[in-house]
Amino acid sequence: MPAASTSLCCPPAEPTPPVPTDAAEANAHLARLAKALAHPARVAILRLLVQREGCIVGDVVDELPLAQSTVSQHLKQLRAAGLIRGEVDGPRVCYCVEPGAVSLFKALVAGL
Amino acid sequence: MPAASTSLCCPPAEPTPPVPTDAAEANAHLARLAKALAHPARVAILRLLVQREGCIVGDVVDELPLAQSTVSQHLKQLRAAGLIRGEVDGPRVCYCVEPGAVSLFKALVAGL
DNA sequence: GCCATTCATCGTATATCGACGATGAACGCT
DNA sequence: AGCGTTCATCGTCGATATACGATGAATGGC
Repeated sequence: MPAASTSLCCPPAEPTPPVPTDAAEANAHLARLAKALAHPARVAILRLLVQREGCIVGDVVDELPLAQSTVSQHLKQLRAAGLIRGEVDGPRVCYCVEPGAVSLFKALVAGL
Repeated sequence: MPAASTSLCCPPAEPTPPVPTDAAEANAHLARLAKALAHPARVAILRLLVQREGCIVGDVVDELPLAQSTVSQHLKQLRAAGLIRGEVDGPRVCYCVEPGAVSLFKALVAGL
């Protein structure tokens, strides 16, 4: 029987939202972050991780109408974009948002 | 000889940024807009159209290192997402940003 | 040690993306 | 009418995305 644990992890993270430099790189960076959120499931995952500021694991799988492997791939893409971070906690893996990357994304979008 | 015209068009547009309703639809909408900006070229195009608040046509082609047909496809995607609008002006087509869609995108991202 | 649980990865199939050249449609001009 | 310009669309190619089931690696509990 799976237990829905809301273990708190990923404590300090990085309070440093690095700013982009030249225009082309800013475009590329914005495009990369936008691509990571170019799928409803990934938007939902990010929102989940923001809400329960603690981290979740397979709770995400229960929340989405997708197979476990599919969710794992979406998590991988979000992690590759730097939007979330996952660290192993026993048999499970704890994911949480990377606040710096999210705020950088917000800043880039606001700067449009 | 092509002339770089900065004709002003797309005047009033819509001052109405409609707000999303339920969560799933908001996610889908955000994903759709993010997908439209999931490529550096499209980000660059949108920025171009924002800068020269007048509209541009093949000036975009000159600005990007892409073939004319490729740029046309990117414009099509941006238009399908509702981020820009194009209206025919004689032999050329005038594109401009859809301010409502852009601000909706900003609001959705800010609400993450 | 052995087994169940949890998650990632692999392999696969289908669909879409991104790029280009070539073609086609619409318009202005002479 | 005919021509050149401007832009969209078509057809094609390789690469990537999305989804799934099946398999594999790591861990905790018996």
